[in-house]
Amino acid sequence: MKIDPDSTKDLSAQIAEAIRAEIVGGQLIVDQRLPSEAELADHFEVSRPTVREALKRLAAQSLIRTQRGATGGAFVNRLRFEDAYDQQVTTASLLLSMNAVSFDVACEARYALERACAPLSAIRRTPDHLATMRAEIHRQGQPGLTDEAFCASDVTFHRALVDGAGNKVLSYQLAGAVEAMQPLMNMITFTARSREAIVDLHTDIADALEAQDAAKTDASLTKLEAYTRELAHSVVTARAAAAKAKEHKTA
Amino acid sequence: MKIDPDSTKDLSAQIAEAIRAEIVGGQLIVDQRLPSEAELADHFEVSRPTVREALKRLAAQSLIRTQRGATGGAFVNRLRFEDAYDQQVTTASLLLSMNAVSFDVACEARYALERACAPLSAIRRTPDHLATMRAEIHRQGQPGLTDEAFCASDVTFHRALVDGAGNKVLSYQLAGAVEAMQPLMNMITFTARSREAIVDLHTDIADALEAQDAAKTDASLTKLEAYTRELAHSVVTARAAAAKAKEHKTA
DNA sequence: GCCAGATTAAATGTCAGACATTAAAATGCC
DNA sequence: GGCATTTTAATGTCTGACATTTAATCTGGC
Repeated sequence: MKIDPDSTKDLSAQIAEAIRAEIVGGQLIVDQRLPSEAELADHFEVSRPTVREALKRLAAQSLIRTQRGATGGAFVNRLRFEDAYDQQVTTASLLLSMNAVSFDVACEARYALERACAPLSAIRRTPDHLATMRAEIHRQGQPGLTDEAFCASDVTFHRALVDGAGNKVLSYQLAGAVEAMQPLMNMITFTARSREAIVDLHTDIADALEAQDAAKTDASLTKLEAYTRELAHSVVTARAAAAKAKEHKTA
Repeated sequence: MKIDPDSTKDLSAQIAEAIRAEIVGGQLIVDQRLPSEAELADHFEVSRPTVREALKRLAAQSLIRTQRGATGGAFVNRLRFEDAYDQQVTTASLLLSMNAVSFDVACEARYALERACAPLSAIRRTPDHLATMRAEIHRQGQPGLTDEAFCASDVTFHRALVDGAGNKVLSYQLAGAVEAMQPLMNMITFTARSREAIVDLHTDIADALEAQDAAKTDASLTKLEAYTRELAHSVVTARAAAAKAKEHKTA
């Protein structure tokens, strides 16, 4: 394993980078055991705490896992789709919330990606996927549902659409786009009428997928996107109006 | 900040999770300074090395940055699109290489996502994007280019297509899909004839985008996908044949 | 000979205290 | 007032020790 020259960065960051390169480059393969912390400390000529900090960095990225006990140690971790999902959702959510990404931009990206899944999903969706979508549509029609529950159901519905494409890579890629939108969607207050409209559009999508009609699925998704953006826009203008009224009152 | 009950997990993992929740939940905002390591150690009733391990976990995810000196400390980091790109590329690459994702599945996902960008890119691509694409097409036509260089140019070309959509969220999402494919693409040996065919298809795509013709862009991408998969398939069958011949020889 | 329980060994997890290094702020001199 | 110096508060690193976990080994009894 390579050593580190004198750099400005932390030793632990350099060591983590060196080990990461070995994993990404394929020199260290899945389930292979790394040298013990003491051996690594010896090799890199640093103390054990420094090595530990490096290993924790790698553990945070799910690149390694550690096991205690006699045959324990740090092992190269097989990165699983589920673990990657979680990281993606967190990262995407933070990107949206920290970078002032507008609702329109996020919404456009989300529906563009979903439309990418539509043709495949129209071909491959199983009865299970359709059943999930129908169940969520039914839930969305129930009165007394909170806005948060409505949005959560919406996410489940769209996840079923995406998973229907039967491509794990696509599902992984879209997990972030769909779920990261949820906090933004939660800002919308769904009236009874708007819920009804969304349920109708969802029904259109489910029908189109059931009929394996890719073009109709695409069209319905486009309609849903337009309606979602319209709703968000009305929320923004309503708030602006309220703020202006308040300002007028105090002035 | 909340405390941790007696759990089976590492203290450093629990502390990292607690702080992460505060950041994701918005209690800690961008550029806000966390308490010093000593204060955190005091608060969580652990030692400073344990706190440091927790902070390194967060640093590995670009959630915080640290600064030395009198006014130093750990600060909530604004997650930048560029940082997120890198993480995404690494994660996506590892997912593909560690989970035996087939070329076909990865390829299908990649082109489905690119087609999602096509309509937007047809509208919004700037002269800069077109110039980049033309330049890469020219490079790809040069003789004496290594397969790796050809693939790298291919990535740049497709990145320009994606960026042409003018949606940062889309660009971020697709960085992983496009770049993670590169190692798989590198396994293909591009003959002079296949390079010529790809250059022609790339030219079709650039022409369609220049003409702002979304349908033609989509069609060209579909052709390119089919051709890419055909190439990969021939590599696989050629290898299988070679292996069989060798086996026959030794037997 | 074989099995159950006790022991051992090797690894990670945690702690305490110290020193090194950095960079900003306070201080003092002119 | 401006510049050099000192102070200070923070992270970065080291040493050494102890705690805990877990599998392998040893031991004793049947």
